[in-house]
Amino acid sequence: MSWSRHGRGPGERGYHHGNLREALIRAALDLIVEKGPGGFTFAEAARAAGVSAAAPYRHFRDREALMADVARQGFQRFEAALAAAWNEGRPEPLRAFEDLGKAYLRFAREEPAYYTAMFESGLPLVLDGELRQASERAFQVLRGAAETLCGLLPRPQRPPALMLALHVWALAHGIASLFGRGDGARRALPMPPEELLEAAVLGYLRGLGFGAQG
Amino acid sequence: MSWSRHGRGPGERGYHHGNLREALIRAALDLIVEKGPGGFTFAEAARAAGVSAAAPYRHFRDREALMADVARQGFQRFEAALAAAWNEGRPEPLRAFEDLGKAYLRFAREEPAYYTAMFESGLPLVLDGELRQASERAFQVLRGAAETLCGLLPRPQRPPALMLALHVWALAHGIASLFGRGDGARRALPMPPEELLEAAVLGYLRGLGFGAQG
DNA sequence: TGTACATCAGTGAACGCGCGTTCACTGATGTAC
DNA sequence: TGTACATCAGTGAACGCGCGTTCACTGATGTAC
Repeated sequence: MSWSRHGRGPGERGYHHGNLREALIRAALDLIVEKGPGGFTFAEAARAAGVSAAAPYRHFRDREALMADVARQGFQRFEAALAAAWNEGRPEPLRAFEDLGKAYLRFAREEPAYYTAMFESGLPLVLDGELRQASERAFQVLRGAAETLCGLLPRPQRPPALMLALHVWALAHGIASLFGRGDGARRALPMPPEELLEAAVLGYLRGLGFGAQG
Repeated sequence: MSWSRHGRGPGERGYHHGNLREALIRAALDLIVEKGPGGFTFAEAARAAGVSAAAPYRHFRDREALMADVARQGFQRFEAALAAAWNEGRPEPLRAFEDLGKAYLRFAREEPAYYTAMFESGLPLVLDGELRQASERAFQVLRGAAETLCGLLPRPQRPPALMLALHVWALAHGIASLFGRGDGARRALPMPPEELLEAAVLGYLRGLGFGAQG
C-alpha cells in the first residue's frame, strides 16, 4: 500500500493520506477488473482508498480524468513490457518478434484492468494529447520491430513495415480481446492464446516470404 | 417506428404501445451508439420509447436482460450477413472468403451498436445459453468457410480448419475494434480497414500454401 | 351482431439509494525568520 | 532551536438528481356466448 509514507503501516494513516493519487488509481484498477470499464464510480474509488467522497477532487477533475490517467500509465507499462520482450531484436529478429507477441498477450492477461482502460474504456484519444502520445509510443515498439524484420528481406519483395505492424497488432489485439482475458466474457479456446498467436504470425510471415531464412 | 400498428402514425398511439419490446431494443441500440456499452439505463430507454419508467418491466427482467436480447438479435443478423457474403463459396472459395471478411467489417461499421453489445458489453456468455448459441451459430459460418477453403489443399499440407477460422476471426475483430468503428475511440489509419484486412488474409493464406492455385 | 368478462400492457405515484458536486472547515506539513 | 504562518490535503454535511423497483390502478383488446 502507498499510504505508508513515514513508515506508517496501513490503517494508521493520519489526516493526510500520503499518496492518495496513486491509491485512487489502484482502486480504479481493482474496480475495473471487478465490474468492467464504466463499472467504477468516483465515490467508490474514494471509499476503496479510505477517504471521503470529496477527497478525489483534489487530484482529478472527474471520473474521466482518473480513467485517462489509468490508461496513460497502462500504455507506459505496456511500452516497457513490449520493449523488454523485443530486446532490440536479440538474440535473433524472428525469435524476438515472437517474444514481443507473447509479451503482448501476457500483458493483456496479467493486467486486464490496464488493458481495458487502454482499449475498451471509450476514452476519446483525440482529446487527450498526452494519452495519445503514450499510446503511440507503445505502438512504435511494434513498428520498430516490424521495420527490423522487413529489413531482412531483399528489397523487391519487402512489404511495408507499417502494414506488417498493423496486421500483427490487430491479430494480437483480436486474440487478446476475444480469448485472452481473465474475466468471464472470454470465449473458450482449444489451445493457449499464445500458441494461437504464434501460429498465426508464423503463417503470416511465411506468406510474406520469411519462410526461407526463418 | 413500430408503434404504428393499426395504421396509426407516430405520436398518436393510445394507451397501448403496440410493440414496446422492439422499441426498447431500438432505444437501447441508439443509446449504446451514443454513450457506449453500459451507457444506457432502463429509465432512459423507456423515456426514448415514450413510455413510463415502469413499462419495460413487462418485457425485460432488468437492464442486462435487455442487453442480452440486443446482443442475441445482433448475432442473428451478423450470422445472416456473413452467410450471405460467403454465399456457400460462390463464385469461387477464395473470392467468397474475401467477401466474408468484408461483410464482417461492414457489419462492425454499419451496426456499431450491435457489435458493441455482442463483443464489448461484458455479458457473461456462459450464463445465457440462447446467447451463446446465437454467437456460436455466427462463428459456424466462418468455420464452415474455413473448412471449404482447407479442402482445397492437398491433405499433407492441409491446416486445421478451426485454427484458420480462429485466426481470421481474431484478425477481423482486431481490425474492427481498433480501426473500424464509427465512434471517436477509433484510431487513425492510412488505408481503409477493408484493405488492411484483405492484405492480411491474403498474406496469411499464402503462408498456408494458397499461393499456387489462388 | 352484441354484450360481459378475462387478460394484459402501460400508468403514475411513491420509496430508498448512491452518486456527483460544493462548501466552509480543520488538521498536518513545511518554511521563513 | 523555536515560533508564526502559509499552504495544502482531506473532512463531513448538505444538496439535487436520476435510477431501480414496487404497487394498486386503469384503459384497451380479444373472445366466449
